[in-house]
Amino acid sequence: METFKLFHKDKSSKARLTKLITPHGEINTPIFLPVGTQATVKTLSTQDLFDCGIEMILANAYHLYLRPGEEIIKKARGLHKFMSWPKPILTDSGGYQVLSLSDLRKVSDEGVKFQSHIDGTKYFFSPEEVIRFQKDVLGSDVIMPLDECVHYPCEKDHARVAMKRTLNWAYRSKEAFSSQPLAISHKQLLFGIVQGATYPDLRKECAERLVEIGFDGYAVGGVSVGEPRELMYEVSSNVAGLLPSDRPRYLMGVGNPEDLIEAVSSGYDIFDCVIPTRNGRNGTAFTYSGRLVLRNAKFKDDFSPIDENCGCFACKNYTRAYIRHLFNSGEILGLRLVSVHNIYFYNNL
RNA sequence: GGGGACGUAGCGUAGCCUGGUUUAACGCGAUAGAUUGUCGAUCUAUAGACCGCGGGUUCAAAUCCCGUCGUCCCCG
Repeated sequence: METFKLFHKDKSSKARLTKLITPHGEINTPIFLPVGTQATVKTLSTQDLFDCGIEMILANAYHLYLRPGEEIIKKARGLHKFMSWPKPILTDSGGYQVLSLSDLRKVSDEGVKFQSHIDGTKYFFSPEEVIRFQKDVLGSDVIMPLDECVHYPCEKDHARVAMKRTLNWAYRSKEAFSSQPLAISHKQLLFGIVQGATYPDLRKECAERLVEIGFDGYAVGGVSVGEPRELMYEVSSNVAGLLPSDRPRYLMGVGNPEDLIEAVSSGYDIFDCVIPTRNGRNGTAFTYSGRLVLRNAKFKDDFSPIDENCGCFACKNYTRAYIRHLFNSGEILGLRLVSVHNIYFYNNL
């Protein structure tokens, strides 16, 4: 069964329009996935997401493995039912947490030994276990294998080891994915993740080997981890050129509105990023004429909406002055309204 | 009528006893930035007090002394 259709290519850039078919429906790309790490896009309900036009979200296997854990999600009959989200879900493996929670873990070729950031309990993640959890327990539409993501800057030797390990894990993930029975009638998708830090030869080797193994889509990880913006553009643009055009391309963890435009022009189709929701909770709104830090005093008596031309729930009903007041008072509605606006903006973009 | 405590940025306090590295410190608040596979988090800056007021002692006073105003408490 074909899970991907490329139906239009831009003439002046590498941008394209595609369709991805998942167990919970088709999505059109380019697409932005709001981040719902712990089975919730923070502050937003399923209905809020529908109202923003969201077709797919991201959740995180590592976080959900720790809490609420396998048993509860199984009883709920999968992540979609548990969180009442009927559309596609992509789950991240926890590879990024290997990086972001690095003082609690030890990485080896076998997998990752780590302590829960919640209660200190010791766990071991193997690539196989991570696939099983996403495929059979969560019932993810798009599954990401365990990978090893490194910080910038990173010595080449270290970057090479992490890349080789990511490849090894990718191979084992594919094996595990293919040998286990399908949990859902439609085909769940498994993506490969290109690592290799900022080294073109490492990135190239990783991409080529992943393509040999064969995945339903290809992600580029290990970007926006502290490197200068221009370098991120260079790396991601180069890697996009190494990936097959008949598969979706996913740039993980990116980014700002400008980053997305740049990446779409380079041929990427799928994105996720905490920026719209995180900044939403911190009072920063995105508009086509720039960012607004709604906490700023200049908005205290500005009774216009965040963006006059925006059709989101927040802009249709509330003013900048009111939202500033909410932030100023620590009221939770503010977090939600700006999150709604930013998600709507990103989806529109 | 008698006795006592306290007045230091918008708010809450430290420093006073034992005067001098104090350009008066800290927390909250304010103002402005950061935030890229999550963060109701955190970080970074900036502004803001001539130490209630007046006088005195001293080379030197937020600090010691006198007076005064204000706030609070206790006794009658």
